[in-house]
Amino acid sequence: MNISQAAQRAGLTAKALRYYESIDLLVPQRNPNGYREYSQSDVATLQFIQRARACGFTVEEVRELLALYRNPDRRSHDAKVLVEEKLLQVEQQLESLKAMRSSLRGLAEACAGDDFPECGILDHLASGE
Amino acid sequence: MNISQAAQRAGLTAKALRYYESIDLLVPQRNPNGYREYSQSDVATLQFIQRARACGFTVEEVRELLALYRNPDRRSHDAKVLVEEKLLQVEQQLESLKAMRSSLRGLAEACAGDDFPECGILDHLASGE
DNA sequence: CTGGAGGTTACCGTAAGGGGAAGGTCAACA
DNA sequence: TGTTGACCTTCCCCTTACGGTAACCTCCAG
Repeated sequence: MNISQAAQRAGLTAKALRYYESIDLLVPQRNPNGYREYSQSDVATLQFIQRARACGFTVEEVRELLALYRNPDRRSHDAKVLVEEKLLQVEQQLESLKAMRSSLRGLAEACAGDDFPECGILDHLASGE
Repeated sequence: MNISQAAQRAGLTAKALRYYESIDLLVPQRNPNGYREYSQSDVATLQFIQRARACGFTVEEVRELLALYRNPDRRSHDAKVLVEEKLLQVEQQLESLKAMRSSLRGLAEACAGDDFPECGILDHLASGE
């Protein structure tokens, strides 16, 4: 099938598929007319990529996951390590975002949000509370 | 004071300060020898920038906040809108990360993490559960 | 006077594509 | 047969917020 249909079936964009080809993550066959031809197997791989990306893995990490997937001599330990590392990263980002949320809530509370110039947001940013 | 000291006092890097100058966010004076000369006021502005960045504002959003801060005719409403928009964005990112965390936990649970190739992580990524 | 710490500019690289131009291809329809 | 519109191709620039490095300049202490 052509690129747009493959992209749609994997929940990705045609642009992303071309990018994945450019970095040799997934290189489809070509038709005589030069069009990319995606097989069912290609689409399955693209879905794998999409799911892994949705879990927060970078494209290079997805490359590692795919290598494990394709390697019958793999140890599941290696995949689990990747997942647990990513889990730690995600949890750290969560903490960071929670801190931001807390700061932003504090700022919002400090400001009347009216037509006057007095503003606790700007005061807090200027003075550090 | 010189760039390194100003950066340290604001909790930033010299590289960041040069970047802020390059985008006209904060342009310090120059000494006759060509060195940047940061005033106390500059450092206060840099601290403002650092705090706003730590809250998740982009550099362009910081520029808007600084403009409000410097404008005596501002309405605090405008600052509050910026904060509340950012708060919404942060909350959306939080939800997104929580979904990732949930997915990653599910993957980790599905995998023994041993020396065998059988791996629920790779199975789940391949099949979509 | 010399060495080292710290300053300067300038250029390349990042992650993961998005946007858009210029042009080839295909299928349907008059 | 001609044409139109949808879809494909490659190519190149743009994004964020700096980090790294090179080549070179300046200042200060010993």
